[in-house]
Amino acid sequence: MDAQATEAGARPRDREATRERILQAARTLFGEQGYETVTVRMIAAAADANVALVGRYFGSKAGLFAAVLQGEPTLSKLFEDGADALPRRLAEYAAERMRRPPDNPILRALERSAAHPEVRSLARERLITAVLNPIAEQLHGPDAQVRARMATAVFLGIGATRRRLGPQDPTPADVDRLTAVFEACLAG
Amino acid sequence: MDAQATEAGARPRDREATRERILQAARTLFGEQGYETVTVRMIAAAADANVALVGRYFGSKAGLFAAVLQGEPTLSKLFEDGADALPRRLAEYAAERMRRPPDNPILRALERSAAHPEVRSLARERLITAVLNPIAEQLHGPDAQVRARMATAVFLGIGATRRRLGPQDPTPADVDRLTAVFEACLAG
DNA sequence: ACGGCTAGTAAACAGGCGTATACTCCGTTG
DNA sequence: CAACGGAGTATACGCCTGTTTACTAGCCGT
Repeated sequence: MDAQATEAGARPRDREATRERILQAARTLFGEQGYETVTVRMIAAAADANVALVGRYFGSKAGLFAAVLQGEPTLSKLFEDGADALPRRLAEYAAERMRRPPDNPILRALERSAAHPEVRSLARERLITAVLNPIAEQLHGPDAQVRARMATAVFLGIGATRRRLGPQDPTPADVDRLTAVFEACLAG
Repeated sequence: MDAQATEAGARPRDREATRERILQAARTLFGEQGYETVTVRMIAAAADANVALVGRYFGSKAGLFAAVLQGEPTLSKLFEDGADALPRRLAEYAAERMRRPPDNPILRALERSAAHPEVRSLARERLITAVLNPIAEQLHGPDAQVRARMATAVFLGIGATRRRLGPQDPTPADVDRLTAVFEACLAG
């Protein structure tokens, strides 16, 4: 009945592998449920590891969250093909976010506001570097920051709505609408 | 040092007045900080009342939250002047939400996702009846629900962004942009 | 084969939470 | 004037949180 007994045999001792299991479990759970809701005990159970190891390997719950954020890739694929079709690419991504949570937990975690100030600043910084700034860099003309911010708002809002009202399958017309929305956001 | 000593003299015993103080304190705190972050002890302290009275008058923390939601007016002013200028009115309201939180705590509370399932459903229902449906009712043509949902998403996103990145003074150009955004959302 | 390093464990800690209970004290009424 | 009902109080309960401590036990170099 102990932590290791869920799998048949005992696991070999492997600091790095255990650390990785915890990190992966945290990735999934934080992404699904946000920072506050998830407890370190839930993470430890999902990782099939002991609670104390979370503290040992990541210092604290917030440290673990930071490690999760740091390990996540950015959305760079959305931005590497130039600014012309950017609204369309954003719209396609956003449409996918109407249907289901991101595979990439970064946005899942960032979607949920973290009340803890420490985590709030982490999430804030990550939102800026991973979403806001990449969009702003694609823009020309004045107010690039403001326009990027509005597009970011739509991103956050789509996720927030899906979480509150449930997923929704976007039609092709919805993608067109979203494209127009992002064009309106980003228009100089 | 007891609860009543913060004001100079003793307060007359008044069930209704105390209930109202608690309700008002909850309104403010829930609006500012969301459901989970606020504790019943914080509310009781702000209302200058005893913790147990929260339970006595509202049954539970969730019951108090429900009472707060129920007492809040809807956004009906936004919708009573017909659908023509609806995008513009929504844009002006959203622009105000870029600058500062709503005076009306209903959206402030709804902006924050409540992890507690009980409160989640309360917030969900309120979002539908107070925002989504009034918008949908103004729309003609197919997909009214979907289009209203997209506008709702922008609403939520604006608030989420302000909370994460701080307030921002919208320029007239921003209001125009937001108008275009809502037009794109609501376009049949 | 056997210490020693260390991954992993179990348990407890301190504190906060929502809630419930037993009580005091005041205003009103018979 | 005495007694009763109820507003308000103080406190404890049980639970759960993140974190830490003391311990066990397996791997590895010698």
